[in-house]
Amino acid sequence: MLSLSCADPWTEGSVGLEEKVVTAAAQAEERDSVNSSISSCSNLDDSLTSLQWLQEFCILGANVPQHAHHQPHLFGHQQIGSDAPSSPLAGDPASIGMPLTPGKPTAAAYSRRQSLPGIVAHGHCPDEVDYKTNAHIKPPYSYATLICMAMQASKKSKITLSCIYKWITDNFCYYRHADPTWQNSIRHNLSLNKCFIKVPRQKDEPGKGGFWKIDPQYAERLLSGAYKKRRMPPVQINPALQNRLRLTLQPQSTGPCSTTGVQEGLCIKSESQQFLWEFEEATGADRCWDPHLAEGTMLGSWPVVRGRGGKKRKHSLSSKNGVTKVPRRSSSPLLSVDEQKEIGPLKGDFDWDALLDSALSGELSLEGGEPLSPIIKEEDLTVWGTHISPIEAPAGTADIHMLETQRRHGVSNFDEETILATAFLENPWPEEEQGRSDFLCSSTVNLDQLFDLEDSLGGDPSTRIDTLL
DNA sequence: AGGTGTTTATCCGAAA
DNA sequence: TTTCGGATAAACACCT
Repeated sequence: MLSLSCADPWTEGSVGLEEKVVTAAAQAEERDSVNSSISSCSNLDDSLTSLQWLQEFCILGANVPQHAHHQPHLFGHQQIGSDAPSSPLAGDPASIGMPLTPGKPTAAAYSRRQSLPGIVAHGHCPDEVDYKTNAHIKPPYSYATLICMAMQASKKSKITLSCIYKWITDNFCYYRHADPTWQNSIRHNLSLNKCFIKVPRQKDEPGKGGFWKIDPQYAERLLSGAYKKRRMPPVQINPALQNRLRLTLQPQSTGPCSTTGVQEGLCIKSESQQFLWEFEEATGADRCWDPHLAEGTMLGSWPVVRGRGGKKRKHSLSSKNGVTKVPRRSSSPLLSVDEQKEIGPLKGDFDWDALLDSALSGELSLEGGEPLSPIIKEEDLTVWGTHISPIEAPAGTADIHMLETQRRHGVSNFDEETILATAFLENPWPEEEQGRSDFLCSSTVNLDQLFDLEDSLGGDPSTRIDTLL
């Protein structure tokens, strides 16, 4: 989220924007060097520029740069070998006093709203979860999303299956400990999902298997709108906030990108964002994931075996029969020498430049430089039954910005997973924000309803211009 | 042998 | 209630 891209709203509280920008600027130098080094690693044809949208979209996420500062290894600073494929558990808290057989992945368990006991009470959300070190919680991303994330992180036109494995295991501790059957699911997804196409390995190219990339034609299909949407769950917005929203979302100009500085900033990246959202729609990413669901697994226990999955045709290797299966480490052993080389860029880097530019250009504030946060600070917000306290408002403003962006581009159904992925990609491991991200748990709002609300409050529908299609 | 890729089958939850 | 999509499981073939 641009409005928060240069500072951490949780930790900085009322720190002025200028100060935040300075912080971001201080990181720019390091960032630039990182980007250049990573770019130099990418020799392959970059014809799959369609992946660029994913990178660009990433800047949309929430609170970031500070985390990038503290976790520079992720998505950009991590170098080949530095992630210790030979010692994948090094520094991995999950490896200490943790069972190595966490059970089978149960992503769906986290993406099913109905199985979220106690989540609201605790108010945790994925933004609080350090997926890189927390082996307890399965990332709430669909396999397709994970694959795309890996592809995006690689910044290459094509990547190998092992690279996808590597990226996932490097960035999601859960998969380092989980039953390796998730890899089967990855392969299954690649083969089955039409969005992914296989690029055969050249005769002179060593290594196993081929490469994978996103089907370019898929993008065309997206642009034609030939994708399905799912209905989003209802949202409850505090009437007090409605009044605020009416003021906030009130169009100040007829042009989609000619309003406030904040809105301008949002428009800059709108196309790539829209593309990703549409991609998520078409890939069927789990847009119904409820951030609260993660909380159910944050209570300290491994995901409950759902008894899901196909009927066993053969003896199962799972622990259902009481036999624990030592998970295989899916790091370096999966990679050939050349693939190890490919892995480097998989750590990825993100468009901090654009991020910073947005900040420096004053897009992070409303007209007059007034931070948007006070607009909501005084009010309460209830989303999905979760109360959002005023102290959490700063992040809420970020989401309001995002919502506004969505509104401007005619995105009626907000893809929650995309939001989460966005937040993750930008702020993958917000360790320092533990306990302060409650708002994000409740920030996924049904845009249709939100905008309907706006309409009912007098908002100008003419601003709902789809600038992309 | 083990990784890769494809295919089939099934279950489950959410959306329609 | 039906449909759909994601996840899981497994069999099988191919390749290195």
